[in-house]
Amino acid sequence: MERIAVIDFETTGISPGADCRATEIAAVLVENGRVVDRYQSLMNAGVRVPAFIEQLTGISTAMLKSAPSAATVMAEVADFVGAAPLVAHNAAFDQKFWDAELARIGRERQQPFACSLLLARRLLPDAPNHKLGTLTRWAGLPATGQAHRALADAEMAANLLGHLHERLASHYGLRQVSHPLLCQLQKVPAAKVDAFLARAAGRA
DNA sequence: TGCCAGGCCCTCTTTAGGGCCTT
Repeated sequence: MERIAVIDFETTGISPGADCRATEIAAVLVENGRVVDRYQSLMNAGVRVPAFIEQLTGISTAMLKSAPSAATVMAEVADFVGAAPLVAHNAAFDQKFWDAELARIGRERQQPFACSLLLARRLLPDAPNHKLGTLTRWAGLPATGQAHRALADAEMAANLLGHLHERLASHYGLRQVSHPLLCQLQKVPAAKVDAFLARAAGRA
C-alpha cells in the first residue's frame, strides 16, 4: 500500500474566513496499515477562540498566542505530507481549511482527498452513527487520547482507515486497496457498493 | 441591507425538506 497522510484540523468555526481559522493541525503518515510518522502543532492565526470551541477542543486564545504562526506551521505540515494522498474524516471540512490555509502562504494542494466518513457509510452501514468517536468505540479501535485534539483525531481516523481496509479484505477479498480506488468507492451509491467491489476484486 | 457552510443521503422525493458530519 502506498504512503497515505491522514490529517485533522481544529479550527475556530465551521467555514474558513477572516474570523474563522485553523488553530491546530495534525498529520499521520500511514504505510501498510501502520503509522510511521506524526506531525502536530498548534498555530497562531491571530484570531480569538470562541468560548464554545475552547470548551469543545480545550484550545484557548492564550495557548495560541505562544504557538508558531499559521504560515510557519502550514509550510511545515505541507512539507511533512509531501505528495502523499490525503484522507480525513468528513474530508470536505478539512479540505476547505487545508486549501484556504495553504492559499494564504501561496501554495496549492496537488493530491486528492479521500473521506473516511463517506467510506464508513458505505462499508459500515450498521454502525449506530458515523461520527469518528462512535466508529472508534463501535469497532473496538484503540483510544488515541483527548478527542477533538488534532493528533488524537488524526490517529483515530488512521485507525478507522485500517479497519476499513480490513473490512475490504475480509468481505470483498481486496487486499491491495489504492487511494484512487477509495476515491472512487466513496462516490458509489450505497446500493451499488457490493457490485462495485466485486468488480474491483475481479480486476485485482 | 441582510444574510452567514455545504455536500451527502434518505424519503412521507425529483416542482423538496431535513438530518448527518466536521469545528
